[in-house]
Amino acid sequence: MAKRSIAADVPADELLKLENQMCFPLYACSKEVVRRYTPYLDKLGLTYTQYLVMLALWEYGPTTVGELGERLYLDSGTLTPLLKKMEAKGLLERKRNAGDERRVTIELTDEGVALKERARDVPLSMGACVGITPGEGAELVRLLQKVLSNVRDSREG
Amino acid sequence: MAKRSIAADVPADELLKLENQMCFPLYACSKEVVRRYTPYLDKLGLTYTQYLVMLALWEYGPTTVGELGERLYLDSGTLTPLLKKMEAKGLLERKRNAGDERRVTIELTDEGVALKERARDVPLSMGACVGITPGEGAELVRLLQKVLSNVRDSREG
DNA sequence: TGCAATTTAATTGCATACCATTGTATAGCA
DNA sequence: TGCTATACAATGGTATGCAATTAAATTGCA
Repeated sequence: MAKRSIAADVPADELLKLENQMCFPLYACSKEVVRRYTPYLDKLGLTYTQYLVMLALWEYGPTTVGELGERLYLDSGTLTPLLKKMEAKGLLERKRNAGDERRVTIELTDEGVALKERARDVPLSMGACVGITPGEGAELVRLLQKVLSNVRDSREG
Repeated sequence: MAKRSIAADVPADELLKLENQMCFPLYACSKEVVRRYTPYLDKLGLTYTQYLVMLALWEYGPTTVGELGERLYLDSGTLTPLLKKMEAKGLLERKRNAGDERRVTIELTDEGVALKERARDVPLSMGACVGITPGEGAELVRLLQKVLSNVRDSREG
């Protein structure tokens, strides 16, 4: 038995099967779950990404574009037009920071704050249709966060 | 103690925290993993979605747009332009099915088939940077497929 | 102080994704 | 056969996402 990594002995045929990779179930599951949110979020007038922005603002309060992007893993190319649309809808305000003109402060309007109550049911409805036990959910989140953390670390390495 | 679901007793503040939801780690992890593929796929001249199409074609052989979409959870609005680009690059051919003119058959060219060998290293490289054990990987895939299956079922219900 | 390096958003360009609609082709039935 | 319903891919419109670049502001150092 040659001293090789296990993977080196596996033929390309096996390695390249859709089911044998983690990435495809991850990609497909993420898309389908997001899609499943749509009917609930439509009632609130939000897209999925806009919903994430609202979650972050409800939880952490006023922030900057950069902070928001770090938290949600989104860059300014995505956030800037998104935030402008949300501002146009009256959910939040974008203001150049007085102390540091490079920064733009994002702050919810009263309407944006009020939307939180109507959003309350969204996680409950979604929880009902993922159909896994709380224990499984916790394990899934743990594994996802582990992968997320490792993938990010290996980027700078 | 009133007879209510557990969730009904949890305040909106807790329910709506980013970390308390499965959707956000799922969404973020998927995006970051896909992003991490980019440098490897660049060498093959493929985008991530194009890579998925190639995986499906390498594994299952010639197919139709509809079949491909079912397998990859993509619709014709995404696939048609994608496949046209891949055809222009010489990776595959799109032909109207002789027996049923509604269908378009997708088939790899020799060049498309040959690319498989060069793609062999991609799963190995990616496997190295997700940094979880084979056991954890298997559990993660199992849970993702369970959620995927449940989310899809609840759509028609 | 004055200038180079850095930080921060915004912009541009490219590639998905999904929904709804359209147009062509086939199937199924009166 | 002829008409309607269905199936399928393509199209058009909207919304992300990311990389690379730009532009303005601030920092830090000579």
